[in-house]
Amino acid sequence: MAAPHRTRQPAELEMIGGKGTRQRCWEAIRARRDGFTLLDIAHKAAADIATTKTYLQALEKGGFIEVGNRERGGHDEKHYRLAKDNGLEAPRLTRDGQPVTQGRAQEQMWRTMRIMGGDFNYQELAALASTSEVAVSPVAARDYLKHLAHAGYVTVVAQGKGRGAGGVANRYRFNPGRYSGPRPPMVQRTKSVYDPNLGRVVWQEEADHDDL
DNA sequence: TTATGGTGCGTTTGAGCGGG
DNA sequence: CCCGCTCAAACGCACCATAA
Repeated sequence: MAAPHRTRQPAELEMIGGKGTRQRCWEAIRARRDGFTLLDIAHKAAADIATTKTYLQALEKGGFIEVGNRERGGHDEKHYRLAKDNGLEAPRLTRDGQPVTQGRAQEQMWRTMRIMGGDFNYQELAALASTSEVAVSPVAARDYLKHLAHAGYVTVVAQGKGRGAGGVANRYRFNPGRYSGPRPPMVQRTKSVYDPNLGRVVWQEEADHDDL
């Protein structure tokens, strides 16, 4: 918005209302599915022109939008229209229009934990969250659980008693009351946990000031 | 000792932005 | 309009601590 961001910023600063730039663009597109231009979307989504253009290119290559008639006159402004409505969530695409697999692991773990209900360790979570398309590694599950436990999304039911040959891993349990939405909480580089559903940082390394 | 869990660091990939 | 650079998040590996 008013911030003259020249490059990428941490998630909590880049997200506006918990929505990324592409999400806002996608919503603007769906609002004007009949016909829209680059500037139209960029203005409505409060996004940078170049960034909007990049996403429109990806959407076009992915077949989500189509180029319609050009603007009358000498302007080179393209008129797009929505070709494939993928729902509320903005399609995550690479620059070539290919679907993005990154981030799916956490999304699947987040969803799996909410469904399973009982207690589990990281290996069980990794196995259950893995699909034929996206495999969730035990390491990823372990790391994700650690941060979710700090943020209070999961509770340690049984501490990892014993290390060694007969070691038992920590057993966690998901707190249903902490389910904030479909978007999985993300672990930021600063070792803090940001919840895109709530649109704010829910845990930081030192201060645990916030409590439901 | 060895094996296993936990924690930290490095690499890879995607997203934003500017220039040609 | 297309290509490249930069930065942050996700993924993965390596090291450390500890119990059998």
